[in-house]
Amino acid sequence: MAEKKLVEAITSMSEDFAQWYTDVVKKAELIDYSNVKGCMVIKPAGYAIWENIQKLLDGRFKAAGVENVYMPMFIPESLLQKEKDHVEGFAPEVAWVTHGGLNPLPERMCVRPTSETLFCDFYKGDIHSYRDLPKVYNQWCSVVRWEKETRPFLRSREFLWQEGHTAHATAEEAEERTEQMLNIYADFCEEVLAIPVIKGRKTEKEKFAGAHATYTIEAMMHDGKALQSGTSHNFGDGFAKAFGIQFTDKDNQLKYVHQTSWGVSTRIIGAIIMVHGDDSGLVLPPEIAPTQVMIIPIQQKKEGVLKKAYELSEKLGNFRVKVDDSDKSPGWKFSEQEMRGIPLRVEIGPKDIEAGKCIICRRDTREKFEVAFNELEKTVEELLAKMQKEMLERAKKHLEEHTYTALSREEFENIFAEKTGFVKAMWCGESACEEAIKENMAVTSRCMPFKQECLSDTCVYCGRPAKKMVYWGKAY
RNA sequence: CGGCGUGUGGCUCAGCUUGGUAGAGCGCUACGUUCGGGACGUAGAGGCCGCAGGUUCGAAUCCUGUCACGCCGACCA
Repeated sequence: MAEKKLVEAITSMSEDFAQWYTDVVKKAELIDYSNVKGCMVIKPAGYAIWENIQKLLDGRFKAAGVENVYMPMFIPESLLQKEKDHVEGFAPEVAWVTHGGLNPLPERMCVRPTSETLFCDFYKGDIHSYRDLPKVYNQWCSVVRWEKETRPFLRSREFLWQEGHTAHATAEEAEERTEQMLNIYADFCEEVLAIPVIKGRKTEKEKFAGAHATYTIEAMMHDGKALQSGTSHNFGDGFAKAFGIQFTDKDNQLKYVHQTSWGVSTRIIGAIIMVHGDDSGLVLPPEIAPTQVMIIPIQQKKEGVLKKAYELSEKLGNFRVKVDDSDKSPGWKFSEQEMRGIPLRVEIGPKDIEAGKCIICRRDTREKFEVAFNELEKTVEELLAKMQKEMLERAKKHLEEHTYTALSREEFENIFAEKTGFVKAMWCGESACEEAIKENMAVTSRCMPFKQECLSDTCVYCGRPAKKMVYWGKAY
């Protein structure tokens, strides 16, 4: 009875991907819009995902020697201006506080768009000797960037993130930390979020304001567009020189520290949606899903049904499990569970109780299984693991199938004219050439992958000698 | 910040062209029947039509301004 559907459906991906995204975000009840443009209310279903990201990522940080701290949210203007490239990069998008109560402030302060300057100011006073190093600090907080156009999770004016800021005695150690954190992000994406990523270095044009080098993980969304999903920067001693962060080394010489910073934001929730979602809504990888199993009783008012549902819920105590005992119809609950992306559904009704079994349905493939009660725990465990694995495999396949190689300018332009995805191509290393590509083709360099391949000797666009193989694409 | 579009009960929208005192479906509340893919009946509650000016005897409707949201572009995590 498809025509009997009375509830507003989710727009199909193929019809309008942007609208599909917005529909899913709303239907899965991840967020609501607020009264402040670009600032969203993150609802329980959305925040629970973020909490799991925090928990799992923070665990990996701690294992890598990271300590958490908290910095102020205000940055005096004079402090923000200490590093030239940095202030130029961020000045256009900071929000300013000009009054304290009724009185104008002697110096206006911005709401942190990122906290490099605060950490630097702090490190300046806190680091004196090589014995004080390294500093490997991180904070979970929100930052504000006054974006012109906003979209839930992908670009909001206030967003949640973590920002790690480290200080080291040597350039080598800073470089090592920059790579280490990028690898943590990449592993986290693949193992927990089932999102395969391309690891690489940003070009001069695309790197972070004030950084010596920016490393990135780039993920491909279902529509073939790229989403920068995590970054790690090596600052060299640039900030240290701007802020005067010096220490006395073992050789009794005064030296500047070498710094890094790295971050992942709630934007990554947008990636989860756009990599795994389908026309029925969200599909959450089991590892990150706040609820992994939803038990839906059928004819729940019949004697014993709810009791059995709770009993199964208890049996599945090792998983994140819930019983939907609301008085909606089962069909409603099925749709609801699908829109919210809950990995497994257990159906339990009078017929099942009589037969000593229940039905399990997988969210991603919609496969249904009849499972005896005594097999339930084992089957759920297997299915969750299988689903996690297959979601990554599917995403990998999608990434591979939408990654192309271009050897000539004609080929390069034709691919982007006809398809969306990543294109691997050689590049001369000139920013002017990169800008021309962006100007003419609306395509940006995503990264210079660590895994370099030599596809040819000349730049795909200008024909000059090639220096690097680059992933190109359209980005969010 | 530029282009396009949209603001009407909680949601989706109709009404606006041609001004006459606000509608539908869903949702919500109560009761009953239902329950294996968004169930049904009966009864009910709920709206100064985004906001501010203006035109008019009279404005959801016409005019001006403004704000918000969405999409596309430029910029960015």
